[in-house]
Amino acid sequence: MNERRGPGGQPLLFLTDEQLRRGIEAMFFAYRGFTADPDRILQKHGYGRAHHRALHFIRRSPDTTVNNLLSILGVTKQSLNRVLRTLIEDGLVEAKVGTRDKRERNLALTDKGVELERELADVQRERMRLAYRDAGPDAVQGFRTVLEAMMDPDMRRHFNRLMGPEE
Amino acid sequence: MNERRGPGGQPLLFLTDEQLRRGIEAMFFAYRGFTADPDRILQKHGYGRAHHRALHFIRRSPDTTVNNLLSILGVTKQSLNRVLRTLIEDGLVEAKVGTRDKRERNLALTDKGVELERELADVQRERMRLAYRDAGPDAVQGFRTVLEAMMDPDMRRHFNRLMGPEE
DNA sequence: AATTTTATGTCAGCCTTGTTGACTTTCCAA
DNA sequence: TTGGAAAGTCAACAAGGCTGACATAAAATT
Repeated sequence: MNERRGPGGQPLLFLTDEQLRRGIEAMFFAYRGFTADPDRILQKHGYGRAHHRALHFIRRSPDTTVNNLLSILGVTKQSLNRVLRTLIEDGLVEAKVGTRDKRERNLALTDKGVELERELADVQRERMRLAYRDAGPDAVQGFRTVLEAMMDPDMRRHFNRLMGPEE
Repeated sequence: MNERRGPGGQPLLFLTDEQLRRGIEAMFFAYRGFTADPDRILQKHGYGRAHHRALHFIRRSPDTTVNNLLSILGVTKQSLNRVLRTLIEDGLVEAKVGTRDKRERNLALTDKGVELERELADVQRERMRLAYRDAGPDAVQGFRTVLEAMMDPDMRRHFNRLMGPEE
């Protein structure tokens, strides 16, 4: 299938609305699976997904500022602030006053924060690892390619910026 | 890369935690893009994602029951009921008393409901279509394979059941 | 026929996590 | 040095999850 080729010699994709709809439903159901394991752990600690996201990206970019986190997460500062406050109160996140600019807060995980983040990341990575294993290497490549193409340009910029020099 | 093979002759995947973490972040950012376009339309009508999901799956399985919808959506009946009630009041969804079993309600979209659902589906499919086009046919196959592997078994059952006989 | 189970709807109340608006503190630049 | 921009905080509200309790009607079982 899909053997016909367009002017540039690239294979044309003849995707029916029905096939596209299945992709949409796949995203819906898969995202549920994607969040299911962390959600269970978070519930035991009395946290929600918003806390998970904060922990994830703080660990990912230590000493990041609140503003940077805001633009990654795409929520209002008031919304993020509430989550950050509880994480700071509970001793999972440390907010140090910025050195250059005292208005800024440099956010970092404490040992306790690292511990919870690792617990969450472990189960989520394991789910991802099993899915990758079942699907095989070629599928993994395609998976990431389509996901990246689905992002808004701003988000794609964040996504690529988060990638370190490794790989 | 990944040329080594395991006992069964299958290529082994050597995925670092870092690579898995990127898959996780790709899911996060891509899901934002996935919902961005419908969210804008929904807001104009005063609805949220919950309404979108209900419209989508009612259109997908016309004359479905409330119970079936509940198990697909994975929310409580109280939560779904609130959404359904507004959709019925606004004349987008029709709930007919079941024929065989009068306890059941058969849910269907009205013309007005079909119209909104189509508007939502159009923009979401367009995003999906462009992503597929950019990524190419092989990537599309891999994308769907990984997503399916990521689902919980219950959700995968729903996912496959929703597929009609076509394709 | 009486009882139990099932499907659905509803009310009340709670929680998380989004939102806007108003405010303070800090910094920087005109 | 002063006015505006940026960072953060507080208050209040809304959407949409949740639980629990209860009502009704229909079906299934005894």
